[in-house]
Amino acid sequence: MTLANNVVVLDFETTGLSPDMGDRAIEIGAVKLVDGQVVDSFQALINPGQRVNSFIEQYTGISNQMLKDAPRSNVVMGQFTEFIAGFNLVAHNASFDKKFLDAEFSANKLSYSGQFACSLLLSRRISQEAPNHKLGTLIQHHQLANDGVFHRALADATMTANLWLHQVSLLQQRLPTQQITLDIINKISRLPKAKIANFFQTIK
DNA sequence: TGCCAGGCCCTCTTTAGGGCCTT
Repeated sequence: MTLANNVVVLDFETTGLSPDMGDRAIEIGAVKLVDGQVVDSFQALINPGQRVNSFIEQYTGISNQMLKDAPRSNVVMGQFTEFIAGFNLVAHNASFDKKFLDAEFSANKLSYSGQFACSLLLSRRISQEAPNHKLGTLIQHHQLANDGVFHRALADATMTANLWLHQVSLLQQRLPTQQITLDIINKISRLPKAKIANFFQTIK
């Protein structure tokens, strides 16, 4: 059983939306949570071996000049393997970050054993009052700390970690006698919305 | 050659379409 406040929260910046279409990671950021406290962080630019288009340069603030002398994926992912060893993983829209993590790990013959959880799927279940479920909107909606930096990997991972811990505390309030585990969160994240209220009644 | 993401989720659904999220 893994408690939900012992995880690594990660975020990728990439050249585009799809590794299957040749897109690559250009930055990874992550924070390690132990007992709900940030105990370590990871940030690295990654030279993707291809030019980044102007949209991505503008969107992330990461320029081709910045990536020119950055380490390659094999170096960064090797270090990141050690960073996440023994931890489960959280990301906002985790399916996106998981497919890039899997692609970069596969390209470098690396592997990991942690399971993923998704703050976006959870938000759609437990924060249905939010105007939408974009990371920036949810940070504002829940009045969570941020440094005003968006679309950089460590800043987004840190904001996602703040959101995640807030979500865990919301769940703990609704389920005061339950230990909030990753398994419970992943179960909630897959429930049809119509069954959410009933779930909280029966499990409490 | 020319095309180009994809998983989740809702609904005017399941013989489908379209919005939401991520870069």
